[in-house]
Amino acid sequence: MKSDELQSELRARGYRLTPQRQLVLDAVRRLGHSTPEEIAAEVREQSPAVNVSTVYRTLDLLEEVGLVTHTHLGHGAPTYHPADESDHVHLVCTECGAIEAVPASILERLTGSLREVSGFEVNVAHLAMHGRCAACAATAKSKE
Amino acid sequence: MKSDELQSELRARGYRLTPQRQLVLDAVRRLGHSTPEEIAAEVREQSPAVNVSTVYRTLDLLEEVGLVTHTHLGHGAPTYHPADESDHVHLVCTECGAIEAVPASILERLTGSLREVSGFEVNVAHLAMHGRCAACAATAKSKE
DNA sequence: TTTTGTGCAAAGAGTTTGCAGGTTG
DNA sequence: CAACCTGCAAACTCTTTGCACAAAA
Repeated sequence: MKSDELQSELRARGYRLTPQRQLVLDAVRRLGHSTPEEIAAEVREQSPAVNVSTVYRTLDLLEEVGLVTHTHLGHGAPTYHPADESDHVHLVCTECGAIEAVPASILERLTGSLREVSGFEVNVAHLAMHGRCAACAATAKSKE
Repeated sequence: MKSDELQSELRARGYRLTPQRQLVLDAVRRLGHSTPEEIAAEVREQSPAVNVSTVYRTLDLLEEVGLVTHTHLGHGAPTYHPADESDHVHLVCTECGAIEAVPASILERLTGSLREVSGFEVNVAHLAMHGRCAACAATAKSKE
């Protein structure tokens, strides 16, 4: 599950293994959830010359190859994370910005019915649900 | 449901009713689903001097006031629509870009369990689910 | 007539692209 | 050594902001 996996995934599709690609994948795994800028910063700790554009290109590539995924938690930059860590869904509070994670299993029924109704296959890893967290919902209610 | 509604919603919070605000709201209602640029273009049909920044400021305001909502269907600009048209959820195909709408009622069970589990109140109008549409899923399967 | 809103222009985030030179297989 | 990848700088898209003037209440 180190270089070897990356190498084979890349080679299988005619891509090359470069130090930059390895560094980006390692950074995504180390950081868990992170934006392209954060990943670039992390990579530069070890290899200062690596450019942001390489990070962007590499993230696209790693996503295509299936090793990472991204989601949009806020208004700004997207968040990347390892593809195998996608067993949870993010709840983003529009009011206070809090982010909580709930097991992806909570979506099973929904994804099932979407598949039945329209054949659509939801990409759960990409899903972020926006709304009001318990605390902000309570505050809002007490103001009414 | 015309000027009057807008006026009272605005006045109630200390905001003023201006022709620009009326035009933006009308445009959102006329267009159904549209980006800030599209809305600006529509508004300029009737009042060419209106600036994009006014459109942005007005959309924020209308959203705060509860007359419009937005969601992110693609990678680019967000999509705004009238708040009362929010009884559907968007399914966005990552592969071919197709967008389909399914009734929000399909989410009832999910939103219910989220409320129970963590007290989180999902904003259904803001929700877009990404994945593979039936056609693209079929194509992908046949290639394996 | 005070406060709020608008237009304009410039700046700011986030991302993409063209190209020359470097690296991988 | 041929195809591919990277760094750099510039360009691009979308959005925000500062400010002087205009309009609403």
